[in-house]
Amino acid sequence: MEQVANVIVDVPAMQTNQPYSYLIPAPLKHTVELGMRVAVPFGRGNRMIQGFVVGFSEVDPTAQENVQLKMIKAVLDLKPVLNQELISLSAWLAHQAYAFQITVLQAMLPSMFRAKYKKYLRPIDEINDPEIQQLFAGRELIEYDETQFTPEQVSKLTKLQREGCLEFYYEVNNQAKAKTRLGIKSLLDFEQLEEARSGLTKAAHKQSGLLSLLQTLAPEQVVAKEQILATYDISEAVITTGAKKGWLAKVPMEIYRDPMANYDIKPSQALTLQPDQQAALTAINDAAGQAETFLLEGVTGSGKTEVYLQAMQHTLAQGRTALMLVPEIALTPQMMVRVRSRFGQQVAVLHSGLSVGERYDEWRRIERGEAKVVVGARSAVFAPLDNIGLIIMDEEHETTYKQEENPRYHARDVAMWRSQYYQAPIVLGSATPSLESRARAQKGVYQLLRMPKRINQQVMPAVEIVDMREEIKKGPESTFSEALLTALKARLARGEQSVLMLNRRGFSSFMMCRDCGYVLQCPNCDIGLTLHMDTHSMKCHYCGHEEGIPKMCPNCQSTAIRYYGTGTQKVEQELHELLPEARILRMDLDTTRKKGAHENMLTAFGAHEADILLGTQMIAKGLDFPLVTLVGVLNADTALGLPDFHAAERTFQLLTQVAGRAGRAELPGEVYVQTYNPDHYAIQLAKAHDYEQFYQQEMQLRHLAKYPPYFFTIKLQGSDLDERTAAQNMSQIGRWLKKRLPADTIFLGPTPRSIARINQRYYYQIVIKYRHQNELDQVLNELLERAQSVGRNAFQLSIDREPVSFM
DNA sequence: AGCACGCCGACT
DNA sequence: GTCGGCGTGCTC
Repeated sequence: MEQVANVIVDVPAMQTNQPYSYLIPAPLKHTVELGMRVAVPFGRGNRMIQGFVVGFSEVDPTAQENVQLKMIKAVLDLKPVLNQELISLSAWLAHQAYAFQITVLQAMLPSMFRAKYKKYLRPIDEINDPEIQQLFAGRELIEYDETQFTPEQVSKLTKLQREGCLEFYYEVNNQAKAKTRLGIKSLLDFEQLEEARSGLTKAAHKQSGLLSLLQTLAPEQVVAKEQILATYDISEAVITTGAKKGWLAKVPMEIYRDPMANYDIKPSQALTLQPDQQAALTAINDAAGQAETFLLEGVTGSGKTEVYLQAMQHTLAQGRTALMLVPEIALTPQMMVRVRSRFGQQVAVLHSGLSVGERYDEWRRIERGEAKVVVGARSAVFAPLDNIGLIIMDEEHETTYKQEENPRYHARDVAMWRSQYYQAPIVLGSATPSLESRARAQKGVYQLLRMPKRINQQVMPAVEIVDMREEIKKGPESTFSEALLTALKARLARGEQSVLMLNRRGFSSFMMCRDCGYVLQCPNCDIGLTLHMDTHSMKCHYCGHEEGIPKMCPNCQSTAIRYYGTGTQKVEQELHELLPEARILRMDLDTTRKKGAHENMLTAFGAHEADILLGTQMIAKGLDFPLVTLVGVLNADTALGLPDFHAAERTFQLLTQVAGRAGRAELPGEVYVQTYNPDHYAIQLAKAHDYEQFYQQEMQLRHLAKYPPYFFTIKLQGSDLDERTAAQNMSQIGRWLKKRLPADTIFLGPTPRSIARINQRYYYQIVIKYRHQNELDQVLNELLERAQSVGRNAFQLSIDREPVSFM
């Protein structure tokens, strides 16, 4: 019997979604460990690819089915990048998210662990063709890049390869590299130092200083060269002399790229808790060591963060680690700063704003156990923490926790799995919990902790609902109601700040011809193009297609073509005209694309460099500015019109969240909500700050319409270049599923997607509503296997569990 | 995914 | 008759 490694290979396809067995060459017998990355030959061409060792098994190497086993070529890691927990998690998640295990593994690790592949050509026999000889120019190996050669050369090369004169040589390049800096290490013991000192002339003060410094170092201690230059009166030249004389050695020193290096963080102490907070904290602390789920329902300003911090403190004190998830940390540096100020260097942060290198370094600090607390966005749920004692998920209702690409996982599901694995409590916190979570708390599956009061006796801001239908009657169409404009002017006069939110980026700024009604469309997708004033172009939000602004209608050649709708840019313009003296800061995807732009803008606004902050949804999250006393929502109902059962829930959450931005300090806050649906319950209950009432009412509707949390949902999406193929295949899939799923399963569709064509492909979808988990996973995984895509252009199927959007 | 093998049309 | 076009199927 011989040990073989079970390897998940880097080929994201249904057919290869299984471990492959590889022999371990003798010299690597003790090197290969579970969870390491390896380079293995794969396929008939034996191209070299990366794989993950997910297990070992004993096989008889002489048995018929094992004689063709190939051997691991190389080990890519010094120590494993995955442990047993993460391997088990990846297998489970692949199944439950209908994804390939390799896709899950890639999603769990920093992108630096992704392999870079290179293909080379190597002559192994005499080549007579002068053109090809010239290509090699005497070299033993040349990089093979198909785009670099003419088609004639490519065919010559493949022919030579078939004749055995040439071979392809593959390489897997590991890009995971630590950043290093030059360090200094003493080579002398005490006596040698004394000896060296006595050999110096009296004038050599600097060299003598260097020797004194070396004397203070412990054996093998490495000091950064920069640090020596900065703190001691020793120059580069003296160090070089020291190295020449053999006193010291220059050694590379691994350093971490610290994403929070530019923040001024002062240590903070635990604050005194209100009775509600204390009760919540006690409940969480008492659950230590148990996989208990808490739903912490606390209004904005009730002090949820302080409860999190003190619960984490308790966990750390017990020698366990803590994981804290936040919607998108780059948007809320304030949260990172708060955690860091409480726990210092043992905090690692993981979010999309980090550079590839910073992310890798933070990951290693966690993996090495140097960071005991992790704060991060969605993918931080895979942080390689060991011995997790507490998981916190702030703003648990946020949709950013669901990944919209493969693997389509929800961070909450992963967090629950890890909570079970480590027997650690998990806290889901929100002012407006998702209906799913709130319902589970109702049933007693989760323990409900409520904090209905704001700390410091602050009152909730007054919410004014402005009926825009009335505004239209009053006069010319404007984005701003009289009431909101008056309120804005009042803040300007008092030197206070305002925040204005516009639902959705570039919200329907489309070009329409006044004469024939033609709307400028994307040539690849069935959707109107959106006007972007900053680049003076029309863009498609789905495929990225971009073209110039037309001066003439492409349909009827009329020049009466103009744009309609409201985008942040247009609102900014309008605001400039209405309030020329106001300093306006516009924040949307277009102005914050650059790294750090978001933060800089918030800092500027915090320093009162602007009077009005105008932005999209992104400004709703966790901002705290004492001077902000007015929040305006320009169009509260854009989401209400969407054909999605989440519409009311999302609107309620958004309004509650922005309303919380007003008056969090001494100054009382006011909120203006402009809407065409002033009587809608989501808007009325947001005004009343009444989540519980909203929950009751929305649950009734969900019950009647058979939607979550009463039913589970799955969205199946099929696409094809040919519309009929897409439709037919989806119908067939629908029939196939109906035969296999319980009779109380509800099928909606297949219907064309609301935007039926994206990037030349036609989309059809089926939504399944079901009550029982049972066989569904099995049946859908089987479906995925049967409907596996054959090539890029063929029919493709994707399965999305509990989709965030039904569009 | 990417590579080899295999079966059909347009060339020397 | 062969070269090379792409469609099909397999990868420890």
